[in-house]
Amino acid sequence: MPTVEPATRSTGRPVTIDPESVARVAMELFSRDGYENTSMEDIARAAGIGRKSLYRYFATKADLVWGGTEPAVEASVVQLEAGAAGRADDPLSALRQSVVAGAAALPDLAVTRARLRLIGTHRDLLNRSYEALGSQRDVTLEHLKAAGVPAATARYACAAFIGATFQAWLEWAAGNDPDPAPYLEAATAVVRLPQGHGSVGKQL
Amino acid sequence: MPTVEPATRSTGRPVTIDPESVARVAMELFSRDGYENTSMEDIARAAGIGRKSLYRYFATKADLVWGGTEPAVEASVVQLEAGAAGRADDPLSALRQSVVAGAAALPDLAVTRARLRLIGTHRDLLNRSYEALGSQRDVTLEHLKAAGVPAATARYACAAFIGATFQAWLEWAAGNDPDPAPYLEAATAVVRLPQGHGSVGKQL
DNA sequence: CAGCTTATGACACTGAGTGTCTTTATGGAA
DNA sequence: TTCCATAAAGACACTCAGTGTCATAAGCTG
Repeated sequence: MPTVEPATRSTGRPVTIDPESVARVAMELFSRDGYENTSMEDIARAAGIGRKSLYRYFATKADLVWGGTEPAVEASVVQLEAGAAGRADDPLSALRQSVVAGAAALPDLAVTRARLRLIGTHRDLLNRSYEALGSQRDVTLEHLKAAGVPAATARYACAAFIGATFQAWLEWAAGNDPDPAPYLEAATAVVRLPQGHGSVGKQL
Repeated sequence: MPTVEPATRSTGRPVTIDPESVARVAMELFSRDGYENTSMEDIARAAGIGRKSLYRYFATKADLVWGGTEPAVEASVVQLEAGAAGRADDPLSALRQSVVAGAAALPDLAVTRARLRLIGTHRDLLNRSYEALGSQRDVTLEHLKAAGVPAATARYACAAFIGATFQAWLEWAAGNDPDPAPYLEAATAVVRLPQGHGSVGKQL
């Protein structure tokens, strides 16, 4: 099985393609010529690789855009784990803070904005949101369940939280405000845990 | 422009294709052979029409599945308008009730369940949710704004509401409980309007 | 019947995504 | 150093979704 363990691998032909730079090339073409006017063939040629090789690193065209959002998820996970030990107000506050802090930890907000603007203006990319937000959904749900929120409530709150957060990101990207924090805070404020929320019991 | 005003149209070749029955045929094929194993060509052939004609009524393969969810949206809109004149607790309660009542007004829950099960188990169909829930999003947002909820809050609450509701529908469909109401009620309960909610002013 | 209008479909094309097989490049064993 | 196992890279061919163009069928109105 390829594409696993980039660490302990000393045999076989070495990797020559850098996915990051390929994605960067693709984003440039998308910006210059438009998303739909740029074919996978165009991208492969511009990146100096074969079309099939391109598909080996990016299973779909949308992944060239959405792939760059992984750091945001990872950043929020880091923030979540860091804050998990510390004060645990209530599960949603922790999530809210981790999303905001994760956004602040992103290396280049300009790139993030460009990416989200592209997403926000293309049917295909918007539609990928359900799938693309999967890992964010996973960690969010995990956190809520770990905090003792009943499973069903956790799933609904998770879905609501992800939906509102994505909306916030899109709105921030569409405008020109430098800081996404106010958007994320306002958006996540619409989610609540009804009745027995909090880290009280482990009612499944 | 075709496909408008199905009413006052007395000239030209009459319609012979019934989109409803075509969609029904498609759903049967999807159930029997699987969504990805059924091509648009297969559907056209089974429906006794040309492939291009099929595309005239269903722009995408996913529309053959998602198209059937329109009645649910329309039903909830009817409920919303009916209740709008009556008691207006708060904007979210009205939405909650309209969704539940809309579900109860659906003619055939078994078909709805089959459809949602198909959606819930296919990447492609799940991804279409963003686009497919657009009209539901529109009416929801409209209601909130009409109720005087600040626009930004309304958009976030709307996104959260739609996300939670969709999750509820998927979970109901995956199980065997006859009534979706409890799912919808529990899901929509996680959304709230922070601070100055309610039909007090018309702050834009 | 003539002509207008609209539904249907035949044909051809682009491009996404996939499977198979070949080639290339490296580290390690003989 | 030579050969071999291993894995990256790409060439090739294919399926199918979705689109555009154009021809034809079938009603209605005059």
